[in-house]
Amino acid sequence: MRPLIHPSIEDISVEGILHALSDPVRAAIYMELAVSSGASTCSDFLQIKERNIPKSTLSQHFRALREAGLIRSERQGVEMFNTTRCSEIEQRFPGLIPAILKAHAVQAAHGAKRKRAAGKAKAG
Amino acid sequence: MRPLIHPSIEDISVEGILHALSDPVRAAIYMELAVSSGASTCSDFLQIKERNIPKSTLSQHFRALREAGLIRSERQGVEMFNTTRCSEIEQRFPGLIPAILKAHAVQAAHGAKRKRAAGKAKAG
DNA sequence: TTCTATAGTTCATATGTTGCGAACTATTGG
DNA sequence: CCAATAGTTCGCAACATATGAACTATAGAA
Repeated sequence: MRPLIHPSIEDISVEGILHALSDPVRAAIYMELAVSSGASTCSDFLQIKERNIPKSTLSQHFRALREAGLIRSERQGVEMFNTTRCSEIEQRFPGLIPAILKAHAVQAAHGAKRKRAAGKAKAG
Repeated sequence: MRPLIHPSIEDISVEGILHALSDPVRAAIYMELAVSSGASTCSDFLQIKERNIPKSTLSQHFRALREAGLIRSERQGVEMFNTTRCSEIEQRFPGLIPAILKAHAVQAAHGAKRKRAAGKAKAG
């Protein structure tokens, strides 16, 4: 089993970060990791955004986030603990991650608003 | 020939923006458009980042940027004029585009530094 | 050690996306 | 109408992604 790859901070690229976070599932995972104080395992995300994600797919998504330099994964016994590398990335690309997280929050808020409006329209 | 599609501002998604800008060529195009005051045609980018991009590929890249909501394209005679939709996006996702542009700038500066260091190492 | 359970990874493959040359469309000016 | 210029679309090869099946790694029990 190949060892986990964590790029060094200067090998992290903007394109890599944007690509990793341009997938809705990965963005959701990353947001949860960024918000939650502690570390989270892979399996914590088998359900995300009202969808079931197969384990193999999740594993690939975690690999993508890891190799983009967004998260750090460490084995602890039988599970894998994942944490963000937010503060490192903040050093290299100040403001980038916060801006993306904020934009996602704006979009989620706006999406909820539209959903309510659509429901009202249907009901009324 | 199908008409050009420009999503309305509320249909622009974070994922779409990140995906569009996660490609190095598109990111370079967008940066030039953002920096240049006026509008630019497609063909202004046949050479970018020391690479020749085929016209058909460029056309696809412009379409990707357009349909992600990042640029507006308008026909003027035989050419196409492209402008960014920065200010609109700034309304919907404040700070997102500036943060990405800044991160790209940081990366370009850092890349140049590493290149010089590599050159020195080879020379010395 | 061997057996079992759990958490993730890797493989094979089907499906989706991208890059680019060739052929095409749209516009302008003889 | 013809030619030139600027972009677009088509078709296909190359690359990427999602997922079930098979596998590896670790812990605990017997």
